[in-house]
Amino acid sequence: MYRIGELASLCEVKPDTLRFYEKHGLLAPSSRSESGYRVYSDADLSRLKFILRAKAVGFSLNEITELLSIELNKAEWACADVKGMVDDKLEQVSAKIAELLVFQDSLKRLSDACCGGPESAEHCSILEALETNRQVQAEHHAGFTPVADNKNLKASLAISAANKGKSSCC
Amino acid sequence: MYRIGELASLCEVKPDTLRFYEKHGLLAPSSRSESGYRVYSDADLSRLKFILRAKAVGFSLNEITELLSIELNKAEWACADVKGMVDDKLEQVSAKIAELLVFQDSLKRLSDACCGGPESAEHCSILEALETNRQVQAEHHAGFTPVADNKNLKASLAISAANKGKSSCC
DNA sequence: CTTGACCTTGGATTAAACTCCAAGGTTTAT
DNA sequence: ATAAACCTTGGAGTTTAATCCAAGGTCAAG
Ligand SMILES: [Zn+2]
Ligand SMILES: [Zn+2]
Ligand SMILES: [Zn+2]
Ligand SMILES: [Zn+2]
Repeated sequence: MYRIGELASLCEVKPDTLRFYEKHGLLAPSSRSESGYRVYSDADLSRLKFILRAKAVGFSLNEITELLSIELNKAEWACADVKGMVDDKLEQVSAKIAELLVFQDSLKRLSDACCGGPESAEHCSILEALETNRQVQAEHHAGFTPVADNKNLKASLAISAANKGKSSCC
Repeated sequence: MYRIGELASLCEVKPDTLRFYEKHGLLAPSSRSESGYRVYSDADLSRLKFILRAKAVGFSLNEITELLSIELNKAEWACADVKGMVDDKLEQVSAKIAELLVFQDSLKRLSDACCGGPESAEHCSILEALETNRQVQAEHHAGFTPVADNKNLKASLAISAANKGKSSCC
């Protein structure tokens, strides 16, 4: 049995957050002390962990409410329903990744086209590209690395910083 | 040249959104008609597209403002500044991609572990994974083994009889 | 018996990014 | 010429997920 502060620190959230969850029907303490303190059971702890896990995996509180309603009455739902929800989320995430990769690519092109020197940016090719929205040419050799890799990213940045004169705006 | 509604429907946003962007310094129409209507140019359209693309991949409007603000006072910036900003964004994008890939992976594992059939979700491995702390195994084809539950052996057998050979929860 | 840490409530505030509204002015089409 | 469909403005409301505040009640320690 836990008081609100105990449960909160146990799960690394704030008491206010638990009251918020209660107000929104996600998690109510299974009892109250004589003096009115919220008292959470281990089942409540499990439920909170469920909520936090789902949240960590990117579900909104509304979606989690939906998941919890399945949890409460599993027998009335099919695997298809549950899987459908996850697959929807998966599709959203994949779409977002695809968009990010496009954006990463255009930022890379912008970066590569700029000399990065101390000169006035008046003729900076990045700014020119932003103003005119002219696409900066993709570098034939650079290709497009689809996976985030900070080591490679830093290396490539270091390299492009090193050949200032080569691919520059100024 | 576009009026606000034209530009809005062209980019699938609402006129209100464009007024909001204007109020917050992201996109001002390059002129006004005699009667005071906002008139957007193709450059404005391009700028809007940039904004929307950046937004679509998770940049806040503040970040987008920062990125676009370089353009306004070019002379006060050096190429190094501009490029540094772009490179910062690039790093952020890469970090976001990495995060999303992890998320995508865990969703995939959840999805793969579920049969997705019309059976009761009582033993759905997605729900089990959310209920427990156990990670769904990566990659190993039949890796996910549901917790032994002899109580529901009968149901379990019935369901697996209905299953078409997929590695699944049921 | 007082201090301090905890708890209660309702309500206010935050932040981002819209979204809607009222009360009018303008264009366009029939 | 009059309605429909735009546009203008300022301001208020919405959503999500908290977070904070005020005013007070409870509890263990010194
Ligand atoms: Zn430059
Ligand atoms: Zn330069
Ligand atoms: Zn199943
Ligand atoms: Zn399932």
